Amino acid sequence: MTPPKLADIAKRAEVSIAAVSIALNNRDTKRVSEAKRNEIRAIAEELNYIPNELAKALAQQKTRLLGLRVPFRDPILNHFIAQVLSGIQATLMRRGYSLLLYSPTDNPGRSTREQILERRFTDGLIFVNTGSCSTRDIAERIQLLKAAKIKFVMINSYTHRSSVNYVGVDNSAMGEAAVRYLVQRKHRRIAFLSGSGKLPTHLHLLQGLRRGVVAHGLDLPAEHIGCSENNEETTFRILDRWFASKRSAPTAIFCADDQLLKHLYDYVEARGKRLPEDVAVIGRGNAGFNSLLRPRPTAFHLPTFEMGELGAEMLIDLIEKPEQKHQRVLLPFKLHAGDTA
Amino acid sequence: MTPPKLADIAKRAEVSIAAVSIALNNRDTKRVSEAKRNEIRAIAEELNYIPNELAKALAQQKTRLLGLRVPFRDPILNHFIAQVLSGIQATLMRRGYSLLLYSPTDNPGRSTREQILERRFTDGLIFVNTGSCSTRDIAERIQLLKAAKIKFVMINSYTHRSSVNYVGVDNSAMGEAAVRYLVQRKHRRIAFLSGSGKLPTHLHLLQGLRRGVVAHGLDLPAEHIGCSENNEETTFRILDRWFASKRSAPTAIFCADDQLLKHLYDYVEARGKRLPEDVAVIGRGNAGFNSLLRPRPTAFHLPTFEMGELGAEMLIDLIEKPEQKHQRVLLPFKLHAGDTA
DNA sequence: ATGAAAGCGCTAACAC
DNA sequence: GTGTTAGCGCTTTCAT
Repeated sequence: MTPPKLADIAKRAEVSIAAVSIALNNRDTKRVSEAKRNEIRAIAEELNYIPNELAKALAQQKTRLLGLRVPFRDPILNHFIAQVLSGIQATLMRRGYSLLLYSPTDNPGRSTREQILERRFTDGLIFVNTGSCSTRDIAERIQLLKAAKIKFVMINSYTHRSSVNYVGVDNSAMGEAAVRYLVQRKHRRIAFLSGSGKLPTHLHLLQGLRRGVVAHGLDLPAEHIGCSENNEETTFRILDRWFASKRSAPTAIFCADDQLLKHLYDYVEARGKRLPEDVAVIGRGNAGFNSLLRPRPTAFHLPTFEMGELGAEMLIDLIEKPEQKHQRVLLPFKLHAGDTA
Repeated sequence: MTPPKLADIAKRAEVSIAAVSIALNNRDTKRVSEAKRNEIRAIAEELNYIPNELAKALAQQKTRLLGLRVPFRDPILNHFIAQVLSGIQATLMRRGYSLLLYSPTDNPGRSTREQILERRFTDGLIFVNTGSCSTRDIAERIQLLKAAKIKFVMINSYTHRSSVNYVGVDNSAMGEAAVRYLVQRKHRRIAFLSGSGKLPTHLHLLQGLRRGVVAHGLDLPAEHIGCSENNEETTFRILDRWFASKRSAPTAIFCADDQLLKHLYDYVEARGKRLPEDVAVIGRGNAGFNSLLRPRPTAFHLPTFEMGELGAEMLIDLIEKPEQKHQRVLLPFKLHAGDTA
């Protein structure tokens, strides 16, 4: 008993397959007389007909599927991605699309080119750039996508200025704002705790921090820029180094993401330090995550959900509207005062 | 310039389309001579050929796509789902599948039947049951799936005993273990803070708790069973009621999930109580989540990742192995001692 | 070893 | 209004 198809309905209704297709797909059409339409619908209902989306997609050359390529790394699906994903999903539900998830297979058998292969299933691709995507990787990927004429949008952290759809936050402005906030509170030795130095995000934040300190006649010495590679042990080592000398120790730390913030909290707890008495901290990340920590972090909340929502929206526009042009959107961010700075 | 297809390669190589298909899909085949094989592969490479998965799927009647139906509710994609999703993805990567995400559209236009419609894109479906799926909903859904002969697996919280693939934890045993642990620590008035009373999980936990208290000659009065509907305000009201009378207030609370645990922590903070001095707490949920809270919760860590991994594995077996039979697996759980009980 | 041809289930252009 | 026909791009017998 294979599932019923258009032909089955057509036979029962004694009409052509085309008539059935039309009757089923168009609410009010003049192509098929009302009587037949009703009969066809009744039969379809009775047979429990469900259209084969695959065949439909092949014929129409579109699937209403969007692909999301996410790095499933260490905390595998982290807060950040989960939030973005939720935003994407919200848009997709509104606009009648579904989401196909890929993860990069580190499997050497599959070349980069083949990783994009799966796009044959999708009308477009969404990339969420996180810790594991260097500026270089991203540039390469864009090359490939453009060559293959694949529609895509990038969410978070992208540096190049070519014509790609992009949505993120102005990390540079954020870095600057962080310094401003801290300087106002009399901090003069500010350190930057980051994941990897290769990330676009890192670069932008750093750029902003530099602009900020310079504007206030301070500096950001190289030894106060720490890249932990998202490794707790490394983070501890960096912090120990910073606090080794009472004289040069930072009085405030700007922490690039949630994962690091957690490590920082663990460090503080382990070393018996207090926030913000011993060192002030400004975080950057997810609101939900931050709400769990005590003392409550003073932090920039990233508009993750909105990034997903808007990114998906942009991609769908690009797909559906032939002459839609590329957009680059930087969403606003806000500093939420907590108890750590 | 439409993307190259088999026909393009066939023309260039002066062979039939069938030959190209065979040459490209089978590493070492005798169906096509080695010379031709190499030539075909070279041309494919040169043309940057990428197979159209859609056409392939239509012809083979299989997509290597699995559908995941997740309730995108309040904390939209919550910790729990995110973890399960990671586990699923781990298996899929290993076995060469991809994941299609649906969310239930509350859109009245789409009937329940149509929500399953999209299965025409997938070889099977995974359901993760959380707060929004009542026992009743689940039973209905199973009916539909069976009628449509759709392969599926259910992850977490399912009560019925029919032949469905299922992976979860033994919530009943967990409830009992919670009581045992608390009684050992001299607690005699134990309360149960839960989300919704309609959930299979709730029922199983309650069942275990009841068995536990009875075994120790205690009881679990109705007024010490609180269903907060995952609403912070309701949670506060429940807790206020419990603590209104010094005499009857619970000395320990078993908290059914992370979300609630967070509310409980907020309550304790708001009312100036201390954990575990004023009340002991045992949680149940995600390890990562728990690690953020202070004091560290004593809690059962759910094997979320493993549930996803195993669930996906079971589904794929069901799809690929014709005579695979149904399985119902309950994963082991462990109580991690923290500072709250 | 190789190719022709018949699908897979549906859509859409065209003819009547 | 309704049916016919030609795809969509690939796989898979079945002849040769």
